[in-house]
Amino acid sequence: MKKKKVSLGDIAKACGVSKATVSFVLNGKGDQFNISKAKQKLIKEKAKELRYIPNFFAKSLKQGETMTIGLLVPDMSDPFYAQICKIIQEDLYKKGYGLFIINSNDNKKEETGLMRELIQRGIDGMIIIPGNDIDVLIPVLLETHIPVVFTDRPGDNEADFIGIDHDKEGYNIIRLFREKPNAITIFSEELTITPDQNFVNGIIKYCVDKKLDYKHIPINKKNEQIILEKINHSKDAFITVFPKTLFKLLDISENNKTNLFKQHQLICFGEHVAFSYMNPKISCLKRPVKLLAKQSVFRLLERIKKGKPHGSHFVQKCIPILRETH
Amino acid sequence: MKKKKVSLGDIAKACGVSKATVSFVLNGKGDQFNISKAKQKLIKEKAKELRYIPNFFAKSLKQGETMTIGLLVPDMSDPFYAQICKIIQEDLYKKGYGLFIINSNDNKKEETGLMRELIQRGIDGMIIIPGNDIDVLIPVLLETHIPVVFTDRPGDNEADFIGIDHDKEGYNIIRLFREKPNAITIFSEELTITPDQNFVNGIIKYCVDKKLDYKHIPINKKNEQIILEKINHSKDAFITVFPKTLFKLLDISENNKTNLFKQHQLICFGEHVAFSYMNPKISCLKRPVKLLAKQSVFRLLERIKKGKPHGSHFVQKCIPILRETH
DNA sequence: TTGAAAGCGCTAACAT
DNA sequence: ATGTTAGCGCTTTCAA
Repeated sequence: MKKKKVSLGDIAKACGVSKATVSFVLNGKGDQFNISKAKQKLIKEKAKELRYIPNFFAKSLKQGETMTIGLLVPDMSDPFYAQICKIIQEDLYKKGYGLFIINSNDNKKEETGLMRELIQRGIDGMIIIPGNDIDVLIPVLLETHIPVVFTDRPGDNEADFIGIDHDKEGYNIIRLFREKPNAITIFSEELTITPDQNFVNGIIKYCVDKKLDYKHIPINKKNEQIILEKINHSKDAFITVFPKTLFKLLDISENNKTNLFKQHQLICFGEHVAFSYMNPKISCLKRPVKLLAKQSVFRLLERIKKGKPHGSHFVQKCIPILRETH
Repeated sequence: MKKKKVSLGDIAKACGVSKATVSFVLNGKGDQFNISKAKQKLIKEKAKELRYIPNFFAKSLKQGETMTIGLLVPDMSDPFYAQICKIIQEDLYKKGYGLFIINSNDNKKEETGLMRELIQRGIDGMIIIPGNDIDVLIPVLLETHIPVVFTDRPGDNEADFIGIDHDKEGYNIIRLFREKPNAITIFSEELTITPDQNFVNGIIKYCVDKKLDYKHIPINKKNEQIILEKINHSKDAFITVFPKTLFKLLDISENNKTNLFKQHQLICFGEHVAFSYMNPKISCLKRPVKLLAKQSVFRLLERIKKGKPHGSHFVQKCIPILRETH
C-alpha cells in the first residue's frame, strides 16, 4: 500500500557514493565542492532514473524554514477574498514560497485554534484576515515568533496592517451620492466584525455631523417588514455593506415585486463582477484588493527575510466606481 | 532574528524526564504507558507554560505522512473553482487534513512542474483539475505513488475521476431552449482544454444529428465584427461556454449599444451568482460543484486511508437552471 | 513506570 | 575530491 519513496540514500547507494555527495550535486553545489563532472553526471542520471523527489520536510527540519506561508481567510469562496488568495498564492509562488490556506468562516471561537493549526505546520509566516479583535488573538501570537501580517482587518499598533481605514471610508461614502440625500439607510449583515462596525459608525458619524437622518438595518427575516417599508415608503439613499447584502436586499425587493431603484440612490461597499451587468448598474466603493494582497506578501517577506520590525501600517484608499445607482 | 522554538526536548529537560515520556503524555498515551498522573499533569502544564507547539514536520518525517493534500486548480479566483477550493478545504479540515493550493492558470507548460512542487511538499494525496491531457501528466504521476484524483476534467480510465460528461452535456443542452432554434452560435474562449472542446463538440454533434445550422466563435478582438453580425443580423440561439464568456459577449454588445437578448435565446454553460440579478435573468446549465468537491475529498481519502484501488469514475449530471433567457 | 536510543531524509561542518 | 557524522524534532521499540 505504501510504496517506499526514493531517498537520497538510495541514490547514494546506487552510485556508490555518500549521501553528502548526492546532496551537493543535486543542490547544484557539485562544482563548489569539486566533485568530478563524471560523478555529477552519474548522480543526476541516477536521480532521474529512480524518479527521485526530494523530501521537502526533511530539508525544512534541518534548515528551520519551510518556505510555506499560512493564510487565514474568512471565506475563500467570497470573490473578494478569493482574489486576495489568488494573488497572494501567485506572488508567493514567484518567491519560492508555498501557501497553506484555512477558511475561518469568521467563526470567532475557532479562530485561534485555526491559527495554531497553521503554526503547527511550521509555516515561516502568516497573513490573517482576523474575525476577532487583537486582544483575543494575542495569546496565540505570543506562542510563536513567526511574522504575522494583518490584512484587510487591523490588529493593533504593534502589528503589521495592510488595509483600509473603515471608519474614514464610511465617513466619506455619502459624498458620493449624486443627489444630496435627506436620509440614509444602511443595510448590512449582523455586524459581528469590528472593522465592519467601524465602517457603519463612520457613516453614522457623518450623518450626525451633517444632521442627516439615518437608520441601520441588519438584513434578516425579522426585519423584512421594516425593510420593505424603507423600500416602498421612503426616499432614503441606501448603502449596502458588501455585495452579498445587496443581493439579499434585491431578493427581498424582488419577492415583493417592488423596484428598489425607483426612488432610491444606492451605493454598495465592495465591488462585484456582476455590478456592471445589472440593470441599473450598481455604483460601489471598491476596495483595493490587488494592492492589499500584493502589499501583504511584500511586507511579510520583508519581515521574514530581512527581519524588519513589525508595526508598519499600510492604509490604502477605496476607489469609487460610480455607475448608475449612486 | 530567529528565536528558537520550544521543542519536546525543552519540556523534557524542564520536567526532568525523557523526551519519550513527554511525547507519550502530549499524545494522550500517558495512561496507556502508565505514566503517573502527577507527572502527566506536570508535563502538560510545562508544555502550556512554555507555549509549546509541536513540529508537525518532524512528526511527518517520522510517520511518513503529512496530513496534507495538494490541490491544483486553474484559477481559484474564478467562482466555480473558488467554491470547489472552499468545500475541499473544509471537508479535509474536518478529517484532520490540511490543504495546499496552487493555481495553474491553465498554463500547460508549467503544470507538471507545479504538480512536482506539490509532491515535493510531501503531500499524502492530490486533487487536480488538469489543463493538460493525461499523457503529458503520466511521467509525473509515475514518479510518485501518492493517490491522485482528477476533478472536473478527466484523466484516463486508470485514473480516478469526479466530474461531468462534457460531451453529453453539450449534446443535451440545446433541448433546453424554450423555442426550437433554427441555428446555434456557440461562444467561448479559445478552446485549449480538451473537456471544453468536448462540450462544444457535443453541441456540434447534436446540431449535425438534427441538421441544425451552427457556428462556433471564439471571443476575441479579431472576431468582434462577426460577433456583432451574429448579434444583430441573426436569430441564432446562443450558447456561452462559461459565465466569463457571457460577460465578454455582453461587453461587446453593450459597447455597440445593441441588446443581445432582443432576438436571441441564450443559455450559459456554468452558473454565476450574478445571473439571477441580471435583466433578463440568465438561464444556465449549472455544474454540480458541491457534489464534485465533496466526492473528490471522499474519494481521495478512501484511496489514502483504505488503500482502495484507483480507476473509479464518478460522473454527475449538470442541473439546468432555467430563468429568462433560454 | 520511565529512559535510552534508533531512525525518518536531509544538510553541512569536519575528516580524510 | 569525497566520505563520515552529527543533528534538526519527533515517535516508538526495547531495556531497565
